[in-house]
Amino acid sequence: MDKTKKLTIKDIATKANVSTATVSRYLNGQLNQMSEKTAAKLKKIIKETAYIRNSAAVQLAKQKSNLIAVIASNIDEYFSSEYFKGIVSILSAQGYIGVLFDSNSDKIIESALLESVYNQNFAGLILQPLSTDRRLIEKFSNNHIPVVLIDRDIGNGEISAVTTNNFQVTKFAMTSFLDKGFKKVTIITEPVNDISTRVERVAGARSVFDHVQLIEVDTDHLDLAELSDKIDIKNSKNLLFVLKERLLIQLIANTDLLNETTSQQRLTGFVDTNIPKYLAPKYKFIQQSPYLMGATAAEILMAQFLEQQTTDIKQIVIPSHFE
Amino acid sequence: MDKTKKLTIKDIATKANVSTATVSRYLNGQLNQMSEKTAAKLKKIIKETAYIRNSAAVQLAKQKSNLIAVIASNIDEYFSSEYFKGIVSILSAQGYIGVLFDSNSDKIIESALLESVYNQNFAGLILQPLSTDRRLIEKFSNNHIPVVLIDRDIGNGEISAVTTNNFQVTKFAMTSFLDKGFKKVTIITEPVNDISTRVERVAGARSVFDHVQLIEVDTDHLDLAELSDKIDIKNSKNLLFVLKERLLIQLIANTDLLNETTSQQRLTGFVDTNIPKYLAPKYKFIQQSPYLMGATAAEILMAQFLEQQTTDIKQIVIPSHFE
DNA sequence: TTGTAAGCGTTATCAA
DNA sequence: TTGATAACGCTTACAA
Repeated sequence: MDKTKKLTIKDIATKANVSTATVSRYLNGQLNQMSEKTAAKLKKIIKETAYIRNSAAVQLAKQKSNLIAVIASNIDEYFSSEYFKGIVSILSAQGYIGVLFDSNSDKIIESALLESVYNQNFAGLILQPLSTDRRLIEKFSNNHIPVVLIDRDIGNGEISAVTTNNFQVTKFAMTSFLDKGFKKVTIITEPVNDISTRVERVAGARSVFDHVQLIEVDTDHLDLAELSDKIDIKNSKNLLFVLKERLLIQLIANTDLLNETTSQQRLTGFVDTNIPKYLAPKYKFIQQSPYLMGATAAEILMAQFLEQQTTDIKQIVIPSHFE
Repeated sequence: MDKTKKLTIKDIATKANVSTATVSRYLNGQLNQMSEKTAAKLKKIIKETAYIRNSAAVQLAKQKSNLIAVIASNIDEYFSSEYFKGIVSILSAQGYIGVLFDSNSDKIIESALLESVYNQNFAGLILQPLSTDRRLIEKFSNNHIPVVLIDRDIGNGEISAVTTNNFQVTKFAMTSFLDKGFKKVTIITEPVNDISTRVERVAGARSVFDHVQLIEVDTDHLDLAELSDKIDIKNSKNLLFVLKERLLIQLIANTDLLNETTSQQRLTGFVDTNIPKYLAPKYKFIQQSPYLMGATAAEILMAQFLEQQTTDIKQIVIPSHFE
């Protein structure tokens, strides 16, 4: 039971009285290139001995790896695990395996990860970017390693990307509130910096409301008292628009907005789970489709493998819904 | 800029006018085995050419992979991403990379993943088990691939495992409620089956309360009305003990327990995030330490690599806290 | 301090 | 339908 020596293709060949070439052919499914008898014999022996190939040797000989790196900006977000699931669902069907890395919302870590991933000879990269610096990413493209961005874009359309319709869906949601009589919107978000999702959402709100207040906070060190001071909470025509689910939940839990006598919704935002719906069943939020975004990104990546060329850039938008 | 040919160690050797062995030594940090001059020259050339080694070839030559598989029972749980972070923090410091897989709460998927991971020649496995079937896992041990279980144990102490003190912490928490006058506890959980964490938590409650009611539900299809019917909600001496955070949040959001006139806490459970604390700041919950559990599991795995032997089994308990 | 060369386990070309 | 064998890119005795 406890074989101390690892079996190789040579051992199998010997046992079966064939050459290693034949075993290799069997392993690669070229069954039409051998007699049924040989195939049956190999099948039996391989099963009995529980032989498994050495994937490093396969990679070396075939000159290709089956590892795809996925770098999330922060895996604490439910959004990340969900799109990762989508990615894996596509990759594994094609024999590739997805490896998840976490930038932990830190550009320095992101750089280090990109560097390290690059050095590890991954076959491809799916990146939810933090930095807008394209230089590190170009290193991949220059070496014919396909890259697909997810969630956020960084500019010039030179890299394939799967994003959502941040501007439009925000505009749509904001318009519905404008129609209900709201006069002003207060956006609560982590620092916008130049992160495309946030920039577009703010722009979406500005395209509807003349009066937009922007409050940037740190989710992990949220000072609710300080925040309340900044918000014109008395004004029932002031909508609160929260760009991050975790922040939204904190606000739902800590304000009286839900229990107001006026039954009108005064709080909305982008959500990834159904927790906000548990807390406020009648409210409408902007719901994204991370799983689908992940699957789409993986499909684009797979396509780039087939087409040899890294030159076929695709920009796909997976719509979010206000409901 | 766009090298069409991949550089090899040979190219570097040629450029530097040394042998491939010397380049290899440089790459492996054996700087004391060469002149400073040679080292400097190589450093320069490698930097200029942006050479990277072929990791498949390294693995083949060194006869070891640097990939560790991590199989989570369900990556939707915040618990998983947190312990995965802990694992990665230890692994990457040692040059290993962690690969996350998701059983998606499905034993069939888990089997398939174990099989597939086994076939991919991973160097080690960290598993949050769903099934208690040890046969698939023994395949790894028999091939000298170290395995460490996390969160849940499956029995006979033959496999290293990092768990938490489910029984004790539950007993401690239940006792504090007993002392406050509660007479009965209703446990709400996903089906207990033979999942060790759940079994131990139920046992912990039974060790304190004579009257224990067990309600098994499906988080994704929770019928609140049906659930309410089963609970003796009128009885203010009936404690609700929820074993899963997502369930707990749903209950907090959908019952009036929080807003009762009696200011006594009647609801508690196991939590992984601080969301429940947002919702009920004065309540005490049982808080686990997934990050630490992950890091510990990874450390045990690393230790097993060094000790050659897979025989040194460790069982570590990372305590949870009621606070 | 450096070089030579024999592996590592597979694949794939060419010949039989 | 099969087999021999040269790659694949790197590591590591062993020699020098």
